[in-house]
Amino acid sequence: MATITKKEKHREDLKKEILTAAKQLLNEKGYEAISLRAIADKIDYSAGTIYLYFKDKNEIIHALHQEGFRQLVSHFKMYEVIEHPFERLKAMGRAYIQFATQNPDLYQLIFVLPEPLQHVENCGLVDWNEGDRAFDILLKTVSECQTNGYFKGLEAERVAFVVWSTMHGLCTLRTSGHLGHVAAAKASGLDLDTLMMGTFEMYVQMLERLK
Amino acid sequence: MATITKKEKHREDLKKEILTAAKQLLNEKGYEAISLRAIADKIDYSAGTIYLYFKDKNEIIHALHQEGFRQLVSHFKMYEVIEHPFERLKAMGRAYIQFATQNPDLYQLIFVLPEPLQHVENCGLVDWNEGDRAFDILLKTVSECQTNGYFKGLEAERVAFVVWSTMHGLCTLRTSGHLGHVAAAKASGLDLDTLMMGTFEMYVQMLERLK
Amino acid sequence: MATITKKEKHREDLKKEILTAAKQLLNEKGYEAISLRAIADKIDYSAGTIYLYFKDKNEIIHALHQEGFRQLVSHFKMYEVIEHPFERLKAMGRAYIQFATQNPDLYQLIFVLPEPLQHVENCGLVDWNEGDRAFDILLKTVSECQTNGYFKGLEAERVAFVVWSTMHGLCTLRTSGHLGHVAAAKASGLDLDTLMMGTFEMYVQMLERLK
Amino acid sequence: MATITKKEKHREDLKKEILTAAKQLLNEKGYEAISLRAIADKIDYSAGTIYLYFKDKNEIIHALHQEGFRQLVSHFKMYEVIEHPFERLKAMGRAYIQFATQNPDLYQLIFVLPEPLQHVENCGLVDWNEGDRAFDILLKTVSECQTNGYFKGLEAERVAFVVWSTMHGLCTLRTSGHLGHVAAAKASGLDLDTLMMGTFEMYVQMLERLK
DNA sequence: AATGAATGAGGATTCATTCAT
DNA sequence: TATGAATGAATCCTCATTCAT
Repeated sequence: MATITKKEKHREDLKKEILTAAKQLLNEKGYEAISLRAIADKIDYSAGTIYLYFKDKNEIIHALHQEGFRQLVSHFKMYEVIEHPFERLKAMGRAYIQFATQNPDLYQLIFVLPEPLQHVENCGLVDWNEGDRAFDILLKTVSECQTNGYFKGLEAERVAFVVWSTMHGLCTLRTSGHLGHVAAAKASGLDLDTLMMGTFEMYVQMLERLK
Repeated sequence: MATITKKEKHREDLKKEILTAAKQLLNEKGYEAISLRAIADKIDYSAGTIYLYFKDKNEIIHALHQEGFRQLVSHFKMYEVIEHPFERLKAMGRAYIQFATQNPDLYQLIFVLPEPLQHVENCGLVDWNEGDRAFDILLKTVSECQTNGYFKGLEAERVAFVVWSTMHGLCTLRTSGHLGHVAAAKASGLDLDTLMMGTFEMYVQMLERLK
Repeated sequence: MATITKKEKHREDLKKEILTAAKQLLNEKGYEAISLRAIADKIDYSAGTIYLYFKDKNEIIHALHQEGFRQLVSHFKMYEVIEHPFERLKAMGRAYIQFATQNPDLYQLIFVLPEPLQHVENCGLVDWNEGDRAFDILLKTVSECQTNGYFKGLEAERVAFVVWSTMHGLCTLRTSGHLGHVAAAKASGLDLDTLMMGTFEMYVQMLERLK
Repeated sequence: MATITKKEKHREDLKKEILTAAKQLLNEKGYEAISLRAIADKIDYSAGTIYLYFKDKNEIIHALHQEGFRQLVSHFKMYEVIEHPFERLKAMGRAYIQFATQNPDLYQLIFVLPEPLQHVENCGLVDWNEGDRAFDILLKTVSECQTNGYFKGLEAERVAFVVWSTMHGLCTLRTSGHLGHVAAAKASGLDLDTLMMGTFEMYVQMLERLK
């Protein structure tokens, strides 16, 4: 590795500080609240300074994007040790929901909002490795499930897509409030997270039956 | 009674023009791009004029919202005649995907973005009847499927939530570009809509096995 | 007198309606709330129609101005019958306060805001007859007081100016909230109108001593 | 400590420039004419720049408000040294008139318009100490007059209110033009300020008689 | 006589970005 | 490297006024 000079050290530190501030804004007040001025206020630097570390506001969003994926994958990785693939699948499902529920705005940033993704494509960036890896982990798990007799006769990749879709749909309907709206008229009495988890558990049952 | 004067005609026309312009902006540049100025530019009127037809920007968004639901439900209704409930479920699934794919931003407006929903809730508006009705149709279909032996031993409401989640997830991952991103690395060769429909068909198979 | 045709009758009626609406807005929401649109809404005519009856918004304000004075004078006139001039002066003082307190925004329109007065001057209008008459009534009363031994050796006109100033000052400090602000720290416990009337009564004593 | 960098200097300068511009607008065209745009035009800066120096339009008004009081009180203070309380009262009366006449719109801002006062109350600001202090000085002077035999048997606080009301009424009728309007028909020949001062002097006589 | 449609200028405020220092 | 000053375009919204019909 190349040695890192003090300057570069500082450079990295400040970049991190900027991103941390941006993340805080995202978590506390949502995507719209991420403004350069707000970031600058948080880190006690001037707004102009940020441009010394990031070309653009886009670049900051992009960095959050990458970091979000990294977080998600690391959230997953700990479950890779679970031996039984279907158990692993279940655990990862719960982890996915947990991640999306605990970081709704970050989740939205990486999986819902079009701007960050467009920026990636406009600039021909390839940071999606992380995103792809997350899917790979899922795909591998599904495949192993099949070796154990699950999802017989179904194409692994498609099963993975279906599973991802369901989880993604459940999470976004939950956090956007749409699930709540419909549920208000129906499964009254249950709090929303209970409803969501109950729905998830039933989904697991459904998948299990496909043995 | 039923006669509409020229003036009323014009009035309705301009309202429609405004909504059409708003929809175009939505489709072309996304929700954020809907500004009264931009609408005014598109329809070659001054910004103030819009206030003669809509009280608020909110009211415009709300109108799009309502229209979106109306379209969706009318899209569904034609399939209600299908006698066999599972066949009906399949048809409705395809219709849902079609709707979401053909009107991605309208779909986003009604099912993804939180603002319009919040506005509905803040103002105590009740246009969501349409939204709830869509879910009711789904729920009823699921129930009838159960009468025919499908989804044995599973609670209808939760099955409906799962189905909705999967469809919603599939559609939003597709239109936001995230599905495409992952697929690019994988099921290459297939165009995205083919992939999505294939995935959907496999989902149908999965559901069918739960008999 | 010239006969008044139906048309002219209608014309007068509508003018009155417009002014009534304007007055209502003034009373209910203050000077700023007087907008042509709001007036038009109230009288169920279009905004443009108002321009058939008044050249300007200014002209409407001006009419309110005149009417305000007329009201004030008529409020006074009833006390002209009181024989004893000092008693009459007291009664008129109370009436003045009552008028200003009960119609704070109208009072402001005629005695505080500069726009209406400027309009009068800009256009060389002479509607101030009414205003002058109000002062004349006061002046005459002061003169008669002097005949009865009050305000000995003081010039009547100046006494009248002083009395008017005190009444005007008391009323405006009261309705603008400034009296309240200062009183809050001082004569606590008393409600403001009681304080104002008490102050007035003491002022009467002061004047009486000048015999 | 006491050193002020160039930048701070500039900062203070621009703040002053902004306030000066606001004051000019106030003087030339009245309170309503104070708009950020107009200020920006006057100082040859963009509208947004103002927000670097003041949080709000309210804050600008508030600053004018404070400055007005500061001026008024400092205008008073110099007369506190006058030993004889009634002489002091007279001097302060003249000073009050002078202040109100020379800064009519500033006077209006602090003592006539309700908005600035409301803003103070809404925000729980305490700049009114100055305003209260001004009244306290008056009250104290009246009390001391009583010790010297003036205003016998009258409650000091009410006398102070009466005196304030008279001065306030005189000043506002003068600067709003209403005094002039009435005087035009009467004490013709006299210029307005002479009339006003003459009236004031007579008021002093009146008060003196209350010994 | 009356209207409804339309406008243009104006209001406060926010924000990403640039640039001289 | 860092800044603070500044901008200009953008946001929604309101209002007095005009004019063809």
